[in-house]
Amino acid sequence: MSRPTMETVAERAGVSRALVSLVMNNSSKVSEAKRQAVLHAAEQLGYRPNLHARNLAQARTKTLGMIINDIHNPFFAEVVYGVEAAADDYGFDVLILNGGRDAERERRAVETHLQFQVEALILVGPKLDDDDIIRASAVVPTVVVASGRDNPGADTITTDEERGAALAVQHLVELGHTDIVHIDGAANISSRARARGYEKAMRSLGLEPRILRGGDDEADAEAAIVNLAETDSMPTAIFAFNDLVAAGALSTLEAAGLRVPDDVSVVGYDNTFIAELNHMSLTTVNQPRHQMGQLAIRTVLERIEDDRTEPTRIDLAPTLSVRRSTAPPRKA
Amino acid sequence: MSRPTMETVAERAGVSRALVSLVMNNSSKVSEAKRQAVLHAAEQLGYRPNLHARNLAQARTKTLGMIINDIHNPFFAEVVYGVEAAADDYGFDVLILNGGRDAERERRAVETHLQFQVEALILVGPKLDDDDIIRASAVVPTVVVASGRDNPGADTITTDEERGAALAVQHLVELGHTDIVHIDGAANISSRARARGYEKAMRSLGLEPRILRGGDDEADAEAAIVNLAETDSMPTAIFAFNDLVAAGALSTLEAAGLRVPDDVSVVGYDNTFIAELNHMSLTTVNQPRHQMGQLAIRTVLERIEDDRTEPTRIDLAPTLSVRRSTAPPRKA
DNA sequence: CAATTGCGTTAGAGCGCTCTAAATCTTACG
DNA sequence: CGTAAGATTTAGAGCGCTCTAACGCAATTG
Repeated sequence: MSRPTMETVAERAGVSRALVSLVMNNSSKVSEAKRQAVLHAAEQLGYRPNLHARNLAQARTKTLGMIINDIHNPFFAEVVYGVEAAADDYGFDVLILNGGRDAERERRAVETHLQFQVEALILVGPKLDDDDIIRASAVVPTVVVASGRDNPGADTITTDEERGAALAVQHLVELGHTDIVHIDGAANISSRARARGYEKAMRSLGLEPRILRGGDDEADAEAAIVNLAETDSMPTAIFAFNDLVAAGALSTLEAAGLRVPDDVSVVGYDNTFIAELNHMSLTTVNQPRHQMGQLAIRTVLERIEDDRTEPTRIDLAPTLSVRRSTAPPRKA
Repeated sequence: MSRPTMETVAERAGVSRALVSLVMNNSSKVSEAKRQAVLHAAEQLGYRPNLHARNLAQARTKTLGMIINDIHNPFFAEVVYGVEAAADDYGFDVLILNGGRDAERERRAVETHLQFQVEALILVGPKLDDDDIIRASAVVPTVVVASGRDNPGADTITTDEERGAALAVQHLVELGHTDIVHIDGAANISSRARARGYEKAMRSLGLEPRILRGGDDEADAEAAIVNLAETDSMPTAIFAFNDLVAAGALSTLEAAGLRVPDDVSVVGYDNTFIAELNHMSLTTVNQPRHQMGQLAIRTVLERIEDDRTEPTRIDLAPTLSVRRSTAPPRKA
């Protein structure tokens, strides 16, 4: 009743277990006749190699462990596709564990992956702190994707978020805007870099930056906008921390009777699915997520092969996706 | 340089390997002194049990294999959370593999999971055909989530999609609509059930159904709406196959100068993230995704424990989430 | 024709762990 | 103080696979 093993297949095919192993790893030094016999026996028995046994016997597992900050977030999904595509090329399996936006869960996920003897760890937008990352990368090569900060010990694949923010500002200025407000990401990891990029870009163009506290989702935008509408002055353009905040801005602005982009232009960040929706059509800063995923794999695997020890950092260039939420300011 | 094993820990702690094993599985029959000694040694060495070795030695792996149709789709993410929560309760690890909307990839994912000796397979919205599912469930208990059809050999957790469609119709009729068009999901698996539910509900209320061919995303809505606007007559309400199609309808309607919900009401299906966005605020049919995930685990694990052989099917009740895309029809 | 070569095949050890059965150590009791 | 019962601990086999070294055999060579 239990599953057939190599032994079973070997018997059936009238060969030794070792020979079956060779066939399963399609070694070139097996006669065609025996190969067929083995394959046939395996087929008949519904034989399936036991990965645990293999991984135990071999030094390596050809398996990678990936932890995603939150499967809910489609931003990460694209990275996953990149990772999978590249891992496929190298013949690695990728095990995915969900961090669930919780550092503690991520920590357990790391543990699980390590127990599975993964050959590398790919952390996508991790919540883990430096110590956790140091600890992990002491055990296994680790690469952090989409988290701008420096990750001691680990490789880092990210985009230049300061530059991304600058792109947004530049675009708005080119359209003729001069009064541009930034709603920031509050405590979010990426918030600082984006805000700094915005500020530098504004100043370098001789404009006065205005930063409002936002957050990382829709609701967080509301307070900021209401504040602009009621106590402060409404700018002609808003650069939001991310697409969600931008989406929140959109609806709050409309509720206040302002039209986008006629009265106010809005720019998001991340080029998520939301921005693409026709109904939203959000101009936003795009990160090459797929490529980031691919690079993560290449970087970390190359690290294994060449046993490089120094961590690498790759900063990719963000781009701007212009849609219909931005337009020249209304002529005064 | 290689990782410490039980042997290493045993030596360090001055006990036998078997004792270390007992401690690791926190057996009650270990003296406190030795337990501390072992724990301490393990800590010092950074010992981590090798899951492959354990899984090989034990009959079972305490691991579940989940395959998600598409990580992009936030609909599935919620199911994942339900699955994980329940699996956690039972002390199972869940390995996630991404199907990538491709039957072939899913087939390979099944293979990988089987090689990992998972104790059960959870297929979330699978693309696999009946034969694949039969084959898989012959090897390991399998549960299919969120795919309404009957899955021979496997347990099925789904919602009553006919009823979901009926809820949408009912809501619109209660608002006073009588001219309600359905844009269907074309080849999508769920399309038939939803269309049938719509049709039955309409007829039972004495209304004439009108079904247009749609698809499963935004772009697919456009042709249907344009058709309504140009050649056919525009209804007062539209029930779309899913939220994405509804989103497409929203923007195409607006482009045609029609206002939602003033001129036309729109209902979606799935209660995804999109529907929730303030700017969309889509009335939609909700499926208890989290609960579906939990039930999937319970069902399949209970199947393992009690070695039930007959597959079960659970049909949960959908609910309606009313938002701002629906309103009474404009008085003629 | 004996010796060499090389290909195809196999025996057997070992990967790190669990588990059963047996060994050892305590404790308690007559 | 001897011994049985109980509590701890350990030896050792075995999980299914890979891998090294060695084997048998046919083809090649001097």
